[in-house]
Amino acid sequence: MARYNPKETEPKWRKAWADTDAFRAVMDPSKPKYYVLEMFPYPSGRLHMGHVRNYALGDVIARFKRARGFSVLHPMGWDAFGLPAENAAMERGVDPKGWTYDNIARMRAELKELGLSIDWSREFATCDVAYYGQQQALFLDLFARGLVYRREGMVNWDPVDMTVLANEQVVDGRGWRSGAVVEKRKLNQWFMRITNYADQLTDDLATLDRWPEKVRVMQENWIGRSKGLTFSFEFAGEPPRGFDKGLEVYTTRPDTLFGASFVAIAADHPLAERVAAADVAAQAFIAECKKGGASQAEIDTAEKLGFDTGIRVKHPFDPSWELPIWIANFVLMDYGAGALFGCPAHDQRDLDFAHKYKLPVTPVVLPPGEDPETFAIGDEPYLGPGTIYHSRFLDGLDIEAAKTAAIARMEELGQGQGATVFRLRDWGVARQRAWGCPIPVVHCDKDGVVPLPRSALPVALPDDLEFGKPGNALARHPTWKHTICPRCGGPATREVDTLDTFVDSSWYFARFANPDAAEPIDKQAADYWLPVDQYIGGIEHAVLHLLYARFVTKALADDGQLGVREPFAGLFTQGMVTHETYRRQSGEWLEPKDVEVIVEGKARRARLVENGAEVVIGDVEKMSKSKRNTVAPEEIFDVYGVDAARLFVLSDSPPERDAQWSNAGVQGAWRFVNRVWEEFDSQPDGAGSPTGGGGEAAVAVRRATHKLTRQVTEAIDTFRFNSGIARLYEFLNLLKANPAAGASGPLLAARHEALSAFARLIAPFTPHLAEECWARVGGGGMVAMADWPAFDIALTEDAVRVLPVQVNGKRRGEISAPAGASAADVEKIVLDDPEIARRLEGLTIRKVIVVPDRIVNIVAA
RNA sequence: GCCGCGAUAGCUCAGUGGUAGAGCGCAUCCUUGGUAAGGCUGAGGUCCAGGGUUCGAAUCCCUGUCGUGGCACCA
Repeated sequence: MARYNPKETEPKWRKAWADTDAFRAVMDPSKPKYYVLEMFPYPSGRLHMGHVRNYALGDVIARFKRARGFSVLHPMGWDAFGLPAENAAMERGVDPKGWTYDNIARMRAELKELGLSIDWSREFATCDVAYYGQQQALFLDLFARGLVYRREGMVNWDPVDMTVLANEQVVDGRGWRSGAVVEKRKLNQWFMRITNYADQLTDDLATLDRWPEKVRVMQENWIGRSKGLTFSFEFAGEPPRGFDKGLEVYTTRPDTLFGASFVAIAADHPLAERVAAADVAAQAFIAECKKGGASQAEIDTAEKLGFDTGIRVKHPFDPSWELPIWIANFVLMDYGAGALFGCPAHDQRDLDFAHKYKLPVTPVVLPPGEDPETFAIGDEPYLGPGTIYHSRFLDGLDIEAAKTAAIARMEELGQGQGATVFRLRDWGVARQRAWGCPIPVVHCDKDGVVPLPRSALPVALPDDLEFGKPGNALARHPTWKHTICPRCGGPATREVDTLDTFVDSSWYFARFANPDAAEPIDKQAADYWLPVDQYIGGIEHAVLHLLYARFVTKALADDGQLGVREPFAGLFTQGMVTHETYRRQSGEWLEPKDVEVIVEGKARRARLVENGAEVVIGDVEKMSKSKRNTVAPEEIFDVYGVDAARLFVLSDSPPERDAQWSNAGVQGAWRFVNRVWEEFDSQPDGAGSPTGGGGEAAVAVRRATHKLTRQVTEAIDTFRFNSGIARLYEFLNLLKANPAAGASGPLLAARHEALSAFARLIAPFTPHLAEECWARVGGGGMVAMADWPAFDIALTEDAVRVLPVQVNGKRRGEISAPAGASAADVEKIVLDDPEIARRLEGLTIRKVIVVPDRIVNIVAA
């Protein structure tokens, strides 16, 4: 009896897969296609457990779909541009390109060790000239369509990474990578017109029925579509210069127009600036507003402050009614019109403001059941439903009807119109960094900004960048930027900004359809493979990458380069890998491998392996270098094998939840691997003889096999991998209870069938072990190529059902009935049962409820 | 403030109207020529709390508590 030895077995099968080119994706029109993709990794140089989980999840799907007869595309690439390479260059004097490709080589080797069923022939890195040169072509196409533009604007400046960031990359006022407080700067910037697609990006979320609800909600919130009314106030008296058309405001509550008591404008509104030009006090107030911090804590605690400009406007529905214009610190210039009308009775901010400056509070929505004579607003505005009152022609309407009526009247008056406003801003895509895709334009003194012709592509990065000091090494390069203008032939300088790395990841999935194509996207191949049927990655990209990729897909579809309008038909967001944290008494973090955990009854304590010193067990947290609670995948592979590691990360929790890594857990998985092998190894060669005695056990094993096949199939289909694995564990226990030793012919035959199915069922999870097992039971070829086992649905259901019998909802006994027995038949069996009859003595039966094959309840009194 | 998610055995989690479950861990015992072990048996649950609907609620509804994610002076 040979012990299972992953160190020999696993490399052997990986070589067999590679030698036979087993996972090459083929466009086969006779088969349905399936494109499974995990978010491609940044080549940091080290594989971590999060990667193991991410790629193991995708591999389960890829192997399963292949066995189910799909033509599968499962590629891998590298999101290889970005700051870490530049930081390494600055800190260690290495070349970012060399550093990156070295990391890729190391991580590729580690990933290959995972035994993933990937078509490695399609591999590319975004820093390959062959890739970013094509991306430059796409940039020019989008530029030609007017979807890329350059303008001066306020941008987010990260002072540590020394680059501009997109709005999506600023979290709580800080840079998403550096954590530095972001400054506002006015710069000439490249933008992509994502706002052109704001409506589609919102509407099409409804078609993404295989996306998590949570992600769709997050994108919807981020885009922030709101429907309302834009209208202009006429000034009472002479309009200020430049405001002949009145003062424009935006509102989502036109139904509350008769509750207006003031108009407020942002401190940087043009009207505020005009007022300040002639008023020192206004100037001081505006300066005060601009000092306010942008962090959340400051915003939350900031008092509502205002400055009365003295200017008055007329109410749009009653020219005799005048409202004051205030400059207010809570009004944002870049949302809506940068101005609003305040209705204190039905808005918290407006109410706070009105209380502070003694402005009128007039309720115009009457809550149901309230008396219009006595209803009043205290410290809380009324935001609920009700009937409009105090509102002349809107009186008596509900809120929605009043909104419609107010918009209609405003449009009649020619003073405004229904409008849709978005929170989403255009995507700033230029970065002042050298390790990125150069923007293929030049600046010419005569012709201004000139896009390069396609024939001038690729614009390759120079190989001799100097990273000794901070800032953009590309701008510093002595010769690279000097070129000639393609239009006039005169001297010109290249754009030294590069593209946001999120541009790189916004179309890579389409490049995988044919990574060698002469054009950016091979339309025919993309039409076959796209959309990605199952995309898998972390939730942290819910609004960043996933929104940009959706936008670029739509833009390229409109340009005729893609045939789909959504890149990812199915999205799965997996949880993180976590681990307990450990610290010395002194507070210093400790690595798990230096700590020994001791279980004493229900209590656990820990000590240092080295000297037995007491260790404090902390919270379970995401594996991170800073907390030192990481476990290196290669060390686990070395001890337990790749399959055990894969099995454990897949079995521990549902894939969308966090998975807690523990040594005990991986040991459990490792034991399972060994027990599986023993079971196969103990089975004699051959298929067994179906004749002879001992039929009962054989039938039980057969039924269990078919039931298991059904359960595992359904579990994988619904992403409940952990529960599929739990069923495999249970089934192995059943096989052990019906061992090969001393088994009858029929049982051996049933066991053979069971093992043959079992080898294929574990293949998505533990592919190396599955190959070894498949070979042991004489399966033909490799299990990686084998068909998924079929199940006989009749065998998955028991012929005789045991039904519990309740009396008045309390369990009082059970009966046996044939599966599918009618309610009348079951009722007869129940009433004939002496035990049940005893329970019913002295009671009158009111009703008998029979749920076929499930349960019986007798209502009696 | 707005929109979500979660709470079931010591741990990680299934179960979503119908008999409370799995894996790991734990305990007892057996084996010690599968030995960085293997096996038998077992203990362990107020299904977060309260109310409602129902013949019947862990499951559906309401309220609350705790934990957690996203958005947010967004008009």
